Amino acid sequence: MSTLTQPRAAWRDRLRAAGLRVTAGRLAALDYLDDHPHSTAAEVLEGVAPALPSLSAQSVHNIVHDLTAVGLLRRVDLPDSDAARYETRTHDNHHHVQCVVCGRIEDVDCVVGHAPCLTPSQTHGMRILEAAVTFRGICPECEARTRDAAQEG
Amino acid sequence: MSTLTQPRAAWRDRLRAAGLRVTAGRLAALDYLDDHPHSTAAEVLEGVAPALPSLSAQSVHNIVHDLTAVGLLRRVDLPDSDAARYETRTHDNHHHVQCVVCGRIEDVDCVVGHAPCLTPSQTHGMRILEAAVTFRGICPECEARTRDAAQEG
DNA sequence: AGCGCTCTTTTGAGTGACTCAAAAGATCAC
DNA sequence: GTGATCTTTTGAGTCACTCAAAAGAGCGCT
Ligand SMILES: [Mn+2]
Ligand SMILES: [Mn+2]
Ligand SMILES: [Zn+2]
Ligand SMILES: [Zn+2]
Repeated sequence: MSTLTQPRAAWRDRLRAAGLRVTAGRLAALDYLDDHPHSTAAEVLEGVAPALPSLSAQSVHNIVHDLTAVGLLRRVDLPDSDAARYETRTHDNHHHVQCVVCGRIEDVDCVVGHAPCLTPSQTHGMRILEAAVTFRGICPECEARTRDAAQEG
Repeated sequence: MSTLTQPRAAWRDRLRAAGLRVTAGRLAALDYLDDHPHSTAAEVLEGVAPALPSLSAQSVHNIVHDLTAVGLLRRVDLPDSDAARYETRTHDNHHHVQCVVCGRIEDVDCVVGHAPCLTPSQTHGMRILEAAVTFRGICPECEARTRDAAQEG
């Protein structure tokens, strides 16, 4: 029932290409994150638990760390988030919108090339490598809920 | 020796205006953060300790939390940072550059109004409130150090 | 297919930022 | 000054994450 953009065979190849061994935990984590982007380590653990009950929390931390190091995963740090999040969509430097009410997170494509994001007004002499942009807002559902609550009040 | 942009009397007024009581801990934290922007709660504690040895870590957390809630402080969450940082420069929605090597943090003014920062390509229906932009790069000092090390190697 | 080196996972313990709650203390309106 | 209320302190606890050593699995090789 899952809609995986990357079949398992592809993950196997990419793991090997990165010099990493193919393990059940790594494949399960990649599958899960491909289907559930922006998940925390704890959510990955919970998500793969039915299929891989023996996988430990420590292993999930090892896995997301190692896969991020070789570029198979990307780590996303959002404000007001206690835990780091991970996704399989890497190397496109896309950004994120987050609803301040319900926490819903969505991707935002970066205007690549002529990037306003990559041209700060003052760089303090720093050579800029990348820009992490997090938009904070209110999603339609939460806005509607807020409106309804206001009308009753 | 400190170069405070806000004299103590001004902080007293702003605390009162916000409905908060004027306490030694709050004034000390505001003074320190005015002089040392982007400090963590632990750094604030260490910084005010000489003048206020009795102030507890818990109090510093209470203080930065409460002052952020009323807008006297702004909380800054940066990637790869274990602790939240705080600053007195609020309500101008400025951004930050961070050196990935030494961690040095500098302010970057936002191009207010015609903000590329505030106009994501896809909003997923969300009403955008603000954009948090963190530029990651290498500062001149770290770049020079890296170059020197490469020449020796 | 089986062996064995090496990498990975598990197990166990620990750190550090932050939170919650109740008691002691300070602020400020009166 | 006095008292109600807000703050700070004290004490304990949570949670993400880290470190390290032992157990286990992957895979190159024969
Ligand atoms: Mn994403
Ligand atoms: Mn700043
Ligand atoms: Zn929402
Ligand atoms: Zn630097």
